[in-house]
Amino acid sequence: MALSDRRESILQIVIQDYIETATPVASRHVVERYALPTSAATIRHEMQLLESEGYLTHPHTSAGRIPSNRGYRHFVQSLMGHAELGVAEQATVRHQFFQAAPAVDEWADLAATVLAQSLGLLAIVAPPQPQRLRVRQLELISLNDLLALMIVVVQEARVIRQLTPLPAPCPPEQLDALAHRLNIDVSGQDADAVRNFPAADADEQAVLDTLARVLDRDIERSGAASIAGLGGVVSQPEFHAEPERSLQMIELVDRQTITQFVPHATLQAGGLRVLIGDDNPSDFLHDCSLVVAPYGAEYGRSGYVAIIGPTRMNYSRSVAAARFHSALLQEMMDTVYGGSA
Amino acid sequence: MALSDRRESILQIVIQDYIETATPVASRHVVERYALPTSAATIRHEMQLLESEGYLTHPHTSAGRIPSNRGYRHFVQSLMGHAELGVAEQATVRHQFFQAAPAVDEWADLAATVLAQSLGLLAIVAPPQPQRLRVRQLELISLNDLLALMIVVVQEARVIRQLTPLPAPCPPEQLDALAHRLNIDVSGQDADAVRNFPAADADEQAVLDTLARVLDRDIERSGAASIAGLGGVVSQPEFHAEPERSLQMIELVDRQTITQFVPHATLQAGGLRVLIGDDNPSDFLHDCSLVVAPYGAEYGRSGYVAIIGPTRMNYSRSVAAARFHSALLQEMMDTVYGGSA
DNA sequence: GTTAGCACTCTCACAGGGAGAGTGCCAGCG
DNA sequence: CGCTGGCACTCTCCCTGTGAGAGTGCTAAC
Repeated sequence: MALSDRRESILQIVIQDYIETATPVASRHVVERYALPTSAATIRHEMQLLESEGYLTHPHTSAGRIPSNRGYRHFVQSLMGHAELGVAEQATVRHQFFQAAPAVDEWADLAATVLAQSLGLLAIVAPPQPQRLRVRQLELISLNDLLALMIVVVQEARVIRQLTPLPAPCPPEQLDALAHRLNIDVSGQDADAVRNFPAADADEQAVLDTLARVLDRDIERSGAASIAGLGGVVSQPEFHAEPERSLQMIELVDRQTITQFVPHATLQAGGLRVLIGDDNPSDFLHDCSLVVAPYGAEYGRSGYVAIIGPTRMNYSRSVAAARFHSALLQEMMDTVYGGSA
Repeated sequence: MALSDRRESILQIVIQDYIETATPVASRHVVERYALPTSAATIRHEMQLLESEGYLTHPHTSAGRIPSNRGYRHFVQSLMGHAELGVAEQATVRHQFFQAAPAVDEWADLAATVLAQSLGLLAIVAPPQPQRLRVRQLELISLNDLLALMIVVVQEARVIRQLTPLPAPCPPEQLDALAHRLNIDVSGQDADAVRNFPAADADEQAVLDTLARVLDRDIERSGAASIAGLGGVVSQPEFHAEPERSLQMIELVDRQTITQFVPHATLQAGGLRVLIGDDNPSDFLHDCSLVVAPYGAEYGRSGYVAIIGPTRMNYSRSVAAARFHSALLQEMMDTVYGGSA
């Protein structure tokens, strides 16, 4: 059933006002602040209808109206429009990204920090998780005769460091030669290929073993998401009132387990999702909303940018910011690692 | 003035009981729980004396006694003895460390997590910060004609990655040659030397500029400490009562600014310090205590292991844990990087 | 359809009071 | 002279009640 124009704009006013003030909005407040050409009683009547249709509720008899989950959903789908971040803000963020070290983890850290800062909500940014890692370039640096530092640049946007022991003493020049030799062979290969590669001597074998092991290990490790904005989100009035919820949130962030609530498995490339209140599968987030935008699907299991906050979050800004950052991360990855993906 | 034996053991009982229960300890509670051969009135009398000497206070007339900062200090210096971590716990932690990747940052993460977990307090672990970085090896990887990925291996156990723009188009083979040429020149040099190096052409100049900038920048960045245990510390009853203090703590951790409260500048190699209450220079920590143990002084500006919690922390366990972890980190660094420092 | 008026309900803040906990002090005892 | 039992005193905590304020729901009139 469609809402009348006036009722729709009242719904929009109530939601935007509540998002801003975090207090139930009263009929009189609406007519005064927004200079409507009707009386408070009329607004009350319309609000009653909106409530009977499930878009609004009120916490108790003598309180103003607050949006229901259904109200928020309608707002996100039909009312809020399609905002974008300001040009100046976009430029600032872009600049920061190009200043940063060109590593996916660093970008994730940076994106999480910037998002958290600008929204005052919890931001989680996970880098894409490659299915397999393929060597792009291999360097060996002699620490001493029996120990070398291995540096592997992989095609999947990552640099790995690992110590590798050498069974036989190997002076620096010889090690250089070894690296040069192996580079030709292993370039573009994944762990399995490296493992099956015939080694010429014991040193080569040791290096190949370490390399294969490290390629496997780093796949696991690369899932680590960056989280920022805990301070902002627990400062939100909804958490202020319930200390035990704050504590749960803090624990979840401290142990990084909050990431399990992001439905990354069901994301479509390029698709942005907004989960409002009980859309969230987890009980813990039943009073929260989550905005998630995937990126980098072509680099393995998709990475994502997620925003978590109370259902009374600024959806317009959150969606715009999530969209912008996921696109930017995609662009960064394509620029730096795209040529070889 | 020396305390009588009995008064001293009453002080010890009060402090240990308060550390355990977090509630002011009453005279009757002491005689009952610890089966003392005296009456509550006697204990009360002794407590009055301890209070007049400044070792105890009580929050209001009809409350039991709590230790004052002076009481805690006396406890730490004379009463608590010198505990060590259990053998089994030591073995478990050692095992975890030798499983981890051989990178200082990883160790710091691990140590912070383990400490926070086992103490229920905030743990901060900072890796040693080198005074200057010297190039060991430089690699340039062509991303496209105008953009290269620079990888710098520095002698101080660190790998830096950075994007560098190229003013003139430069195909991969040419870039390789450039890297090879520069490598001979910059190997062993620090930022200042690199900056003063005469460049042969515009590309070389651009690379050298980026390199010098990056060497400087990474010194700052390498201080990044690992922090864990926020959940544990704000669950402590002293924070539970004061939400705005919790919020401050959360903000400080979220923005990593809590590290500025660790007095790392004044640390002696091998020396462990315990700052109790207003020993702390910062107002924010006036109701907290801090245990800090340095390590790795020979690798630059000393790293440290720090524990932060309410003054009512378990000093014995905290000191033992901090001491153990700093020694372990020292040992790990010596094993892996000792040869080349 | 809109509006003014009014009764009703619920929250919030504050004050008062009783129970409980623990001390401080005093007088008496070994 | 140190130790102890007893008792009055004080302070917190929790519960209750009350009054003001806010905002709605309803009704009757325009």
